[in-house]
Order: sequence, then structure tokens, then C-alpha cells
Amino acid sequence: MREMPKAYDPSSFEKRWYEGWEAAGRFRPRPSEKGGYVIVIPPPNVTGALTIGHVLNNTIQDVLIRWQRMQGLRTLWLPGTDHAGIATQNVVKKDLSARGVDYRSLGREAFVAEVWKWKEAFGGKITKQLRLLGCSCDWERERFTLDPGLSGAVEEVFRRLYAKGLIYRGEYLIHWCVGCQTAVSDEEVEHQEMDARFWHIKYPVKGSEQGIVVATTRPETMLGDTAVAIHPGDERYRAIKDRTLILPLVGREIPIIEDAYVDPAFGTGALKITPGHDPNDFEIGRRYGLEVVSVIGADGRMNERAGRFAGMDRFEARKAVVEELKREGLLVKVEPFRHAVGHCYRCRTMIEPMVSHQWFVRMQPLAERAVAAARSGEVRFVPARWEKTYLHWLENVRDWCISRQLWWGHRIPVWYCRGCGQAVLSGGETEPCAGCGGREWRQDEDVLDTWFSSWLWPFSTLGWPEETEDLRAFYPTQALVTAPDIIFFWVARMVMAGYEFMGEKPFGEVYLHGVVRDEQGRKMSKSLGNSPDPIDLIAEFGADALRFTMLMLTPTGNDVLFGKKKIEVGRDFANKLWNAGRFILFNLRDGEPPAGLPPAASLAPEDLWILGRLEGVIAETDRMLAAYDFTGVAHLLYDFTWKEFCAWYLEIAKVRIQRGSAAEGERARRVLLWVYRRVLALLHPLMPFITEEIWDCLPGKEQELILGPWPAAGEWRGAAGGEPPAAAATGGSAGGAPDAAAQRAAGDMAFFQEVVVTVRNLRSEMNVQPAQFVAVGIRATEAQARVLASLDEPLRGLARIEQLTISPEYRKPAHAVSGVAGAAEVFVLLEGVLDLDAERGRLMKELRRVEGLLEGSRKRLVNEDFLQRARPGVVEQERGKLEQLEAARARIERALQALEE
RNA sequence: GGGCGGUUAGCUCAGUUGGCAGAGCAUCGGCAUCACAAGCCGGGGGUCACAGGUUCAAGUCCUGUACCGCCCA
Repeated sequence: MREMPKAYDPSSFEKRWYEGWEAAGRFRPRPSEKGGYVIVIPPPNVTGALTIGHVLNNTIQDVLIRWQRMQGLRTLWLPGTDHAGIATQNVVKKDLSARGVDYRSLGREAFVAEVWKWKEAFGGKITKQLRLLGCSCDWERERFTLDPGLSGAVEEVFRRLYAKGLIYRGEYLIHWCVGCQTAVSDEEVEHQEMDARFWHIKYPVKGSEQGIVVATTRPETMLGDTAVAIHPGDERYRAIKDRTLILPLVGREIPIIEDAYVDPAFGTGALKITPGHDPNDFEIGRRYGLEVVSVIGADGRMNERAGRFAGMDRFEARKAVVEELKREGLLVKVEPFRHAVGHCYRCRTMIEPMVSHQWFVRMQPLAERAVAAARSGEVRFVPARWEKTYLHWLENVRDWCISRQLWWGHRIPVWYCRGCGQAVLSGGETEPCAGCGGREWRQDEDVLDTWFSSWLWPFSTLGWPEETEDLRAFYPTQALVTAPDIIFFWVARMVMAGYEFMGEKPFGEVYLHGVVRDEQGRKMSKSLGNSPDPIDLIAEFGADALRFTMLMLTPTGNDVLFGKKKIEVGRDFANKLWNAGRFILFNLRDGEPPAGLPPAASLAPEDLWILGRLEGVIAETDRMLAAYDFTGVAHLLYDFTWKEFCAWYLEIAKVRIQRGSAAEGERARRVLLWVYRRVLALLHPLMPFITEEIWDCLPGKEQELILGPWPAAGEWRGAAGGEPPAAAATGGSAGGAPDAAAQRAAGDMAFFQEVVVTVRNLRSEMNVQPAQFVAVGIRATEAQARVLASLDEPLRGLARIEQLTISPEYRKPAHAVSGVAGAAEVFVLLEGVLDLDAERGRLMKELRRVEGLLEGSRKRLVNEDFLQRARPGVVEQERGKLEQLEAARARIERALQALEE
């Protein structure tokens, strides 16, 4: 037990706790009878710095992990980073060129050494930042996709798929990023709507004045056209469909082909075919055996096959081609056009479709198990709707281009014979070539897509392909937490890899959270400058405040609009929690530290009420966490802590401690501490630092809160011992069951609160200063009077009452305002301070409100359909409501009349 | 063109199996009350996007429309 500083200052303890936990090995899995719970982190880029998106993603994982750890499960959150081929290579390239070094002049080996140096120096940034956020990852198991172990897994996977014929090399049209100078996969291309133009160009028919007009958004690619396609049977072109066309500016003779792919209603109904630079045209070209002419090179400039346009940038060439067509009178028209254009998701450069030699994974055979896993429910999506996206992708999956023209990454483990070109897997190059007997080999220059190592993450990080203890103990994992834009890149591929290489799913549930956007709903981006640095936010508000705010703000599975101001919600809440702790601690100082709950028979109504509420909150918290409803949990605990525990229970306890007997104060303090400790425990997964810090200050600590215990809903019944009292109930018989007692206590408290609020309300409306104590009279039934009597001091304290009279016969005195609490009538005496007009206005307004409700209620009760078909109890309820409303109206009318006296 | 999501207070969002529309922020009024002004007490603010339908009863279920956003082609 130690003092709590007056002000909540997260910077004074967050770091201390994290270092303590890590040093003590708290994040390590502990043996458990209850089973295990494992999450592998979606590895951030090793070049990366923490973003708000990471904050949300990792906070959620930490909540799940801490929740399970507190329950005593063998819990593992396995962290790490990926090597991010393109991003990292670009960073180091830039770094070098800033120092005047061209990376190419270094050569491959020296460059890779430079990248490793960079990684050792700066690569740990994001993992340090995750520590600041409080993530309870087992850092002793941290992995990196280029570690020897994981590299071994990548090579093993390549071998197996190659042996099964699921990896192949071939010349195909791929997405080429001119900026990154590498091929990228379908998933790495983002389509963006852009304003463009539709150029209509006339292709003359050989030996004729006639021609066909094609429409295109990319006139520069016409230099590589090898055909024009029309829809079969298109009447407009019947006359010339067997003729040959002369490709303008080039003079090449090209055929007209008929293919159903062409939409006759679109454009001119004639489609220029450029197999070298358009994916659809490439497919058509294959079907018809058309020549593939590449006119654009890897650098984005026109190549020698572009004739006099060679050397021009592809965009300059577009202008030049259009100019020349215009000059030759072949440009028929130009119209504005909006369409989606592919861009590199890394560098935003416009993608150039190009034919090149690349390695691919045949996906369909792998996809089948992944589809079945979702359909059978073996792998479950939360929210469930994402399953559709996942299935749609898998069912239409295309082969995966896995080779990248980079130096940083897993080099493709294939060697080619210098003599005959024969390819062998790594290891084979030590033998003579089976084809020509040659002994000279060279390794494939390319590396593998980073995702080719990421898809193995759930098992490669545990030691696969070795049969390690970790692999046996922790695979499959339980949950994967990520954002929906990663479903294709990662989730689907991990499921495929899990079944293919482990024969089992990689995880049971996939929780997909929203994307963090700025307050205008725009995606966070560096160029917009709208992405705050979470580290600054943590420095200003504390990690707990940031975590709690993100959880509270993020609608389940929907995007979240984030602004710095919003963190105040979390910060204010942390402050509230802190000060409640200070109050409790302060009041414990004098006496013996109270242990456990007082005997059930001595519990006051408010004790039973708060214990019953806590029980419900514990059950709800468990239910919501199991359903990944983090915003629900945050709201629930926020409301319970602030509006029930602090605003009511603690305020009542304050009165009991200050004005009650020693024994009464002792009981209040014991319940207060008992409930508060459980509130801290429930909040620990969301706000680990502040809860651990306060926990540490309170008496009765057996172990650090990070280790639990997690509260159990029914705990208090046993802890209190004995039968609860038959509370001074508002009605009904006094049963002995705790549920009945708690339920009665809840009713009693609701009534008590209503009375307090009514008095406060009347005071406020009559402008009575808070410091002023007033006289209050209440007309109430005997039962109600008993309830209020049992809460006499709290009622006086919370409503600031000096003289209090409660009786069934109480009559309205002169100069009093009245209000209704439940079925009781509350009078606040205002000797000489009553404003007649204000009071009359207030009562008239109230009367109108009640009459409105009355009308609705009566309508329902004369409706035959309602009376006959409503569910049992509903009609009764409605009758009761009507009675109450009528009574309320009568009272208001009486009060109005009284004003005239 | 296909799929998915959203539309509730000025803003950001809750709203369980249909049964009296809620919270935070903002706003207005009051308050140094000894845990907390990062606070306390009270108030105002809504045709639940629109149009139909089911039902005794619809923010909630069904059909359609509009607008916004995302993904895929």
C-alpha cells in the first residue's frame, strides 16, 4: 500500500510498469490446465513507424491477450516484423543516394549488407513503439521474415510447391511498377478513378479508303497493336471483317478478329488489341496466336519497337502519337472519359502492364481447402460479412506472381545451367547438369514477394519446418486481428498455407476491424499530413487514454473517424478512475485494511445493488469480449464506472463513511474496495498501466494485476457469506434468494435515485444554490418510506436536504414546488423564494407532456387488436402505465391549482 | 456492371429477441460541495435518409429509391 499522487500523470508510471513486466517475463506463456490462447501479430514492415492504424490493431490484440492471460490461460502473443522488400530497398536506396552513392554501383552483395546495417540500426523502431503502447508481446519469441529459420521455411515451401508443379516460371503479362522497377502481384495494384480521354482513331483498311475507328485511352500503345477485334456478327463491320488493316504510323498489317469479349455497345464497337500492354488484350492475343509487341520498356520509355518514338517517356509519347495522328487526319474525335487506372500501392506510380519472365504460384488447388474452411465454419470471420469477400476472391483467384526484381528478400532458390539453361533447385547446382553435363551455374537474380514469407507466418514463426515444441504447443492459433484490406494479401493466403503445409487451419477466427480515418473521413496519409504520430499522443495523453479512446470510438468492424481532441474521452475517464482510487485509498488510511465483503446480512440496499450490477457487468464484459465487441465493452465499463459506481455508489458511501457509525463506514469501505478492485481488473485489458498502478497502491495485493485474477460474476455471493437481508423492499414478499434480494435492491435504488434527481431537479429549476440545504417533504407509501428511511443519510447528503418528512398523509405545504418520483410525490419547500410565474410555466409544460403520453396510451388500450394480440403482460404493463400517467396528471393539476392559492 | 457497408441530436456514434429514441463531444444555466474543473448539478436539442409493405406495435423485419463510402471487374 502506498500513496497515490494527486494528479493522474501516466508518464510517471507507464514506462516503469512495462519494463517491469517485460523483465519479469510476464508476457511469456505460463503452463495452464485451462488451455492456450495464441495470436500471431500481423507483422508490420521493418521500415515502419507506428500509425494510428497500428494502435487500433495492436490494442485489440492486447485486449484479447490480456483478458485470456488474466483468466489463467497459457497465453502467447507472438510479435515480429517483415522485411518489406520494396519499401525497405527504397528506403536504403534513398539513404545511399543522399550520400551520393548509387546502389547499383555497390553491387548486390554490398547493397544487401547495407540494408542489414540499416535494419540493425533502425529496424527496431516499431517494436519499441509497440512497447510504449503497452503491447504484451512475448519479445523473446520475436521473429523477422529474413531470419535464418523463416528463410528456411520459405525455401522449403518453394521446394514443395515446385515439386508439386504448383510453382512455375513463364512469360506472361504482369504488372510492372516503373517506380519500384519490379513486377508486382494483382493485389499490389490499386485502381483509381481518373479523368482521362477517349481518343477515336481511324485504322485504314488495306487498299481502300475505308477504315475502322477504334477508341482508346492509351493511344501510345497503338504502336504495339497486332489486331483489331469486333463482336462476332457486328453488322457495322460486315463488309470489311475479312480485310486487313494498316496500323497507322507504323504501317504494320494487322487482322480483324471476331471475339465475343468485345462489347459492341461500348465505344465504336471496335477494339484495338495490344497484347504487349493490356491484360485483356494479352488473353485475346493468346487465343488467336497474335504476335506480342512490347513498345514500352522497364523504365517507362518507348523502346526500339516504337520506331521514331523510341526513347520518349510513355506520357510524352502519348502526346506525340496523338499529334501525328492528327496531322495524318486519322484522329476522328476526342472525348472526356473517366475510368479506373492501376497504380502501385507502394509508390503510386501508374502501373505498366508488360510481358516478362516471372515465377508464379498456381493458386486454384490451394484455394479449394481455404474455401472449404470458411464454408464449414472452421475459420470464422467477424463480422461475418467479410467471408463473402474472402470467398469471392478465392473462387476467382488468379495465379500469384511471386518474383520481384529486387535485391532485398529471399532469393529464388533456383539455379540455371550456363550451358543449356536447365533449372535446378538450390542444392542441385553442386552436381553436373543433367541436360548437358555442365558445371557452371548461376542463381536466379530475383527475390520472392514479401508476402511469400508472410503467408507462412503462423507456423514459420513457431519453428516450422522443424518439429519444434512451440509448433506443437501453439499451432493452430486462435485469432487473427487485421484490417479488411489485408484479406487477399494475407488472410486468404495464410489459410491456404496452413492447410497445405500444416494440414490444419492457421487460426479459428479472423477479426477484421475498420480503417482509421481523419475527422473528415479521409484515409490517413503522409502526403495529406493528416496522420498524427501516436507517440506524440501517448506522450501527451498516456497510452491508456489512447487505447481506451480507440476502443470506445471504433464501431465494430466499421471505419473510425479519429481526431486528437477525441482522446480526451479516454484521458478524462482515466482521470476519473484515478481519483476514485485516491478517494478509496484516502479513506482506508485510518482503519485496518478491510478484507473481503461484510456478512451478507449486514449489506445495505446500495451494497446489494452495486454488487448485483457488478455481477451483470462482469458477465456482459465476458460476453462482449468473446464477440469482439470492443466498443461495447468500453462503453459498458465507462458507464458502469462513472455513472453507477462513482456517481452513485461512491457518493452514497461517502455519506456513510462521514456520517454513519464506525461499523457502517467500515461496511461501506469494504464493499467500495471490493467492487473497485474488480473494476480495475475488468479495465486492465483496455488500460493496463493505470489499472496496474492503482492496483499496486491498494491493500490486499497478492500478485500483479496483469496475471489476474479475472473477476467471476457470482463471486460476491460466496464472498459475502450468509443470507442477504430482506431489504426494505418497495413491495413484494421477502424472499431469501440472493437474486431476489439483489433485484429488490435494484428496485429500491432506482426509486431512491428518482427521488434524489427529482429534488435536484426542483432545486435547479427554482434556482436554489447548491450550497443551500432545503426542507423536503415526501408523500409516499409505507413501503417506499421504509426504503427511503434505510437510505436516510445518503438521501440528505445527495439531495442536500436539511429537514426531511416522509409520510403517506403528507400534504403540500404553502410555497412548495412538487415533482413526481415513481408513485411518490416530492415537495421542496421554498420559503419566500418561489417564482410563481416560472413555476406555473413549468407545470403547464409538464402537463402537456403527460397528456401527450396519456393519449398514446389510451389509444392503444381501446384498440381491440392490441388487447387481443399483444404478448402476455404487455397489456397489463400498458394499463399500469396509464394509471401512473393519470395519477401524474392529477398531481400536476393539483399543483397548478395550489399555485393559485 | 457485380458485391458490401453507411444514412438516428449541431458533430462522432450506441440502440440486444420488434414494446416509452440514448451516450460522448458541442451548446445553455448554475456551482470552488473536503476523489476528480481532466470535475459536480440541471436544461434544451430528433418526421430515426425517402417511399411502400408486414405487424396490435417498426429506428429495429421485408421490398424499392436516393445519396455517401469501400472492394472487385
